[in-house]
Amino acid sequence: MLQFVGSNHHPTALAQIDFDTSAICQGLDFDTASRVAPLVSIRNYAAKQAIFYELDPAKYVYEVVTGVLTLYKQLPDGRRQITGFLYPGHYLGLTVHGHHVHSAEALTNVTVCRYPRCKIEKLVGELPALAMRLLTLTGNELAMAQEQMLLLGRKTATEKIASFLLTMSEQNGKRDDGKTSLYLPMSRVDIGDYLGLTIETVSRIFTRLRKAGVIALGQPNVVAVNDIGRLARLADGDDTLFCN
Amino acid sequence: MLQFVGSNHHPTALAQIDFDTSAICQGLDFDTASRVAPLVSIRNYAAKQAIFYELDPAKYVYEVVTGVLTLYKQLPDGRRQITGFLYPGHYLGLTVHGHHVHSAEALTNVTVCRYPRCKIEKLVGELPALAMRLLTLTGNELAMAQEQMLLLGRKTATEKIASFLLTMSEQNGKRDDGKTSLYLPMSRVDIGDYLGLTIETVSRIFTRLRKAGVIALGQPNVVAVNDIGRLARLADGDDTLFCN
DNA sequence: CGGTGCTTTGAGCATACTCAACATCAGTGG
DNA sequence: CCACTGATGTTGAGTATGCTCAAAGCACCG
Repeated sequence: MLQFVGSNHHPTALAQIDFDTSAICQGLDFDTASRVAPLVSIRNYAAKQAIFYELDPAKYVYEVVTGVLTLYKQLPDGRRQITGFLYPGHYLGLTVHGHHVHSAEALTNVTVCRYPRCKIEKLVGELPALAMRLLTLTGNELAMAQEQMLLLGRKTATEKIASFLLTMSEQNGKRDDGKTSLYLPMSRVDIGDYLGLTIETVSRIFTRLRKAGVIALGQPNVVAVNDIGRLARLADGDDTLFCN
Repeated sequence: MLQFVGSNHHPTALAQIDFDTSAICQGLDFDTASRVAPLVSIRNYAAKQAIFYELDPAKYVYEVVTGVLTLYKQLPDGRRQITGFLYPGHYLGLTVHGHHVHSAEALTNVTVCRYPRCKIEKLVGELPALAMRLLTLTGNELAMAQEQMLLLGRKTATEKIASFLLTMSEQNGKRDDGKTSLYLPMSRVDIGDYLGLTIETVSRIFTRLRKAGVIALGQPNVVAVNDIGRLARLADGDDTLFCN
């Protein structure tokens, strides 16, 4: 783990960053990581604060350290599609011709690492390991985007919600006493905008899943998954909620 | 332009490849391109032939030379989502953990360049310019995927068709006598599977656009765009077909 | 001709949306 | 302490967009 604690470039904040597990530096050898690390600066954003907007010129590449943020696109009349919820370890700052292709907003309070884009690009030209790393990360994002395209284009509302809960429980679920418990930092509006549904539909499907015993709902933001197998079958259309 | 004609590695086929305009090599300096070019081999596929399937172990990276191919994902019950139509100059072969994340099929007869994945990966580690190039290409694919997520999740059927025709006419339209003429190599089924619609809906919207004078239809595969401004307004929901 | 494959059109229906009311909760201030 | 407010979520009734099922049109081809 790289430690820049006390470095005059970055007085204190860096102490909290584990470059071994950071999105961009993970798996990089020490020499490569030590070229990247000094570029970093830390930024904090309060929940609901914008980090950048679609079409803005992109000066930085970011990576989530703590908290969750939302990437989204909008139509002129305000309809919104969330393209991703980003948890710690993800990087962001995709551009085409130097401009952001989506907006980014803090969902919870977040801490991000920020790297000047021009310097990262220069380093990519010098450090093949960094280039490889970014290529892998971007490829993973693309694979997720394509999975989401299948969801948005071809799945029913129930399948969408089941898929969403399944993915979230795989990535962020806490397993205690044999069941998986989930904290969802996003509102129903956000879930709807992520899955291509309205809030009412999201709410109704949650209720149906609860009544079918597949999940249990505490506070609106807490979901307990009782039957993850059933959820997996529902996600792919191998099962329907109405058969009981 | 690199010429390997007569090279003992690649007897004849390479004569037809312009490495300056190839997806992977475009913009690369001569030295870099000349490291990449010898890896290539040419493959031909007849229309409807599979190139690879989702979850197959990925041995190659491909790039389209002539023809059009489709990338798609499927649900267990056969529902299909086309994630992209790839025209010459695009590369394909996205993987996660060494496996393809979607299936690829020839839409028309196609010629592709094929590079052994392991060798390309090795070269990426040695040639920063190549890494940068692949990063740009993958980033562009990701940007397109996110635009498609907005379309699939939030646009109406009319907006989807209008957006599709607009994109196709920008990328593949021929302008003669002030109007744009389009050849669509894909069937209505393919268009439906790309836009998250059924063939019937696709057909109905085409008819409506024709009756509104926005487009003209000759053979099913030929579309003439009469009013590209209207199409652009329809694509973003700034206009409706019913207001006349 | 009578096939087959693709597209278009029609009629009826279902899924998910719209609009509306109500519930719940946290924060605020009288 | 409790009424008031605003934000978020749930539930209900009715509707519309896009789907299903069915038939007909049309080209290409043996």
